[in-house]
Amino acid sequence: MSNEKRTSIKDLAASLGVSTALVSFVLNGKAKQHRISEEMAQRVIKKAKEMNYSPNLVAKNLRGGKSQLIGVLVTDISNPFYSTISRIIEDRASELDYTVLFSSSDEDLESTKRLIRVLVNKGVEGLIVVPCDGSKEVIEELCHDEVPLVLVDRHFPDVKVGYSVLDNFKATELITRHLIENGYSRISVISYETEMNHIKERVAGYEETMRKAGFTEYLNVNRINLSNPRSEMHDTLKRLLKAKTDAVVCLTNMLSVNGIYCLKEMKVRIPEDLAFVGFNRSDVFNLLENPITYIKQPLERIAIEAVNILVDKINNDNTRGKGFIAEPELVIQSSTPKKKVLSRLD
Amino acid sequence: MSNEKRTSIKDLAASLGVSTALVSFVLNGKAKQHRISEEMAQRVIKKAKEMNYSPNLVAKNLRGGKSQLIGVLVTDISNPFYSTISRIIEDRASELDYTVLFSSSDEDLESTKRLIRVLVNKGVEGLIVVPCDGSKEVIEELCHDEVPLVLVDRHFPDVKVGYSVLDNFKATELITRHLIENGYSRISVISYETEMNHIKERVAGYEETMRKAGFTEYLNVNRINLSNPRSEMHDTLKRLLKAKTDAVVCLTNMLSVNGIYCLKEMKVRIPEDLAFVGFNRSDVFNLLENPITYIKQPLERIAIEAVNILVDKINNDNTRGKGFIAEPELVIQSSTPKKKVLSRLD
DNA sequence: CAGTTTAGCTTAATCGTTTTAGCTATTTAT
DNA sequence: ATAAATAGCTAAAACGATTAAGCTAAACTG
Repeated sequence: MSNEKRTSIKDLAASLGVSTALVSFVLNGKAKQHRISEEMAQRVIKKAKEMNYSPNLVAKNLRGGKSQLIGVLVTDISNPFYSTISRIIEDRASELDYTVLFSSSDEDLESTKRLIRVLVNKGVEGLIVVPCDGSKEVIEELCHDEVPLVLVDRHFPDVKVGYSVLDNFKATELITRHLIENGYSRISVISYETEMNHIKERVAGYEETMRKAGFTEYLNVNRINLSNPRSEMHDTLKRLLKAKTDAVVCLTNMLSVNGIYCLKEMKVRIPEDLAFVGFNRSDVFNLLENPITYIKQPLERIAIEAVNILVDKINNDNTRGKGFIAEPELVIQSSTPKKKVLSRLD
Repeated sequence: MSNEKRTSIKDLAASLGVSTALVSFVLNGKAKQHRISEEMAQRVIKKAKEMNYSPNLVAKNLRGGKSQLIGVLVTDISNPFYSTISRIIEDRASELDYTVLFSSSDEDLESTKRLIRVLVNKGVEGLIVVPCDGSKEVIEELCHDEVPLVLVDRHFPDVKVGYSVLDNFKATELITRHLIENGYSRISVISYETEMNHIKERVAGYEETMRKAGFTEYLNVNRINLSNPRSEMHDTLKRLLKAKTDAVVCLTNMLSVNGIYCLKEMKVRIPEDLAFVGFNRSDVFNLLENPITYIKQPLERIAIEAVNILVDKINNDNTRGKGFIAEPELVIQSSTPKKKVLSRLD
């Protein structure tokens, strides 16, 4: 880090009066293999410390044809959910001697295509991607092109690709069961218009649990158009309240926060007037008079597994389609208390 | 992006029947300078597109010391404040054809040193750093070593280095003036133990404004030890309330959120029992019964200017110590209403 | 028409490593 | 004593780009 240029392997070799090859062998632990004398090896190691040598990564990578770079494409790294994941990815990648390049697609298909190309052109050895709506073909193509790839948060079950995601079905199963056990029955879901599998799974988990409990008649899934979430959320909630909905489950964090804001504006009290369940931790959940019950994702495991799987793929190409499915945790707070009145009789 | 390995400049040269030098000249915009015929230049460019050529960053870096890489070291990229800045830095850098490497120091001096070394080792041409407490020497050394450097969010006024920061003095001046105008006088500040200049400036802005208003007797700055913020915050707030404090100003976002949580636990109402001002936008500020008045930083400008200054420095080494100081904006909400009772008479 | 310019290229060194192939002197085997 | 084996090292190419220096043929000069 000082002003003179860094010690190179050449400097070391010169000052020891040996070849660069010898130095390289020793410092890479291949001394035995190349029959370098024990005494020589010690001298090299000592000198390397003396001269504060550290290998030039760039040269190393050039020679090895390895960039030790991985690309991460999330929808928006300024979103706390993704920035948390990104942070963990960066930490884990760093442990494994990889450097991470980040990009944000803003949920846009064209950006996704472009940014993936940019990352690949920058020489990344693999990609971790949060695929946006409609990106299935792009992802499929990418797999074909033999770029090691791991999807995070969302994935396409019929595409042979690595993934690390939540068990989304189980998440809403947990939520719905909890609500039913606490006496709710007219449970409605607020979702958004999408073809993405993770949302479908969340809907399915809710629907199946409701059916099993014999509440088929109360099944109620509302899909909001994200171009105007606030006003659509308002209308939806109004409608649900009129229809005597017991409890509302929002399927994403953004929907949850929006829902809470709307309910506040509408002077609807949680849980007195309506029980409420959110998705993914958020400061706002805990600051309300009655903190919100929500699904917590094990972000750390999801992110670490994503990196592990990716690096595995980079090293052995035989591991197509490996995946990790994380267990959701239901954090029960006071937005979903036991109902006073029996729900079947109201 | 296809299965075969990437096109190199050699492949291009071979398929055109020319030397690699020619190709390099053309693709680096030095065709004129090296008297390459216009026709030849066009053929090279066309072929490069056809073969989807993109330069190998690693090789470029090794040869020229030009990596088009910049390093960004924030304290924690999963913190929304820094992830927002990071996102904008990434976008702006990308426009200028730079790739960004991110790291998080966790406010730790040793990590700061290590990560800066790692980034420099990875070949970054410049650094954008949020310096942690006690990092002044590290930063000074870095300037000496001729690594282009821009500090963000916090800086050291007596170190000749680029910076892009808020006008912190003005921020608390705005807050304090607003509070005084609304009839508050026993205004207390909650800060934390640090030598960092930005915090000192915030304190100074408060103190000077209070003095000018003749409220020297009410000056009250409380410094919390961050090793145990929650309980210290509790104690501090209790003490302040006993001392009939009118209004509390928290000097960072983390302190603000903590403060709000504590007040909620203590059943202290904002603003009925205590007026409250926070720092940096946060969802929690807007979800309270009475949304919080806070200082908003123009993050976009701060981040963009940081990149601009850095790239400037990378290109002309004569611009040591350039800086940008951003205007704070006071977002006035209902946590600081006009006081009913005259404060001088209570 | 001989000498000088100039246009338009190429050659080859270089960055800091890794690694294959091979060299030399000594030891061992026969 | 001589061939074969081995120990201990080195030479040099390679990774993919950049760039200083030089080369050749055509164009210009007087």
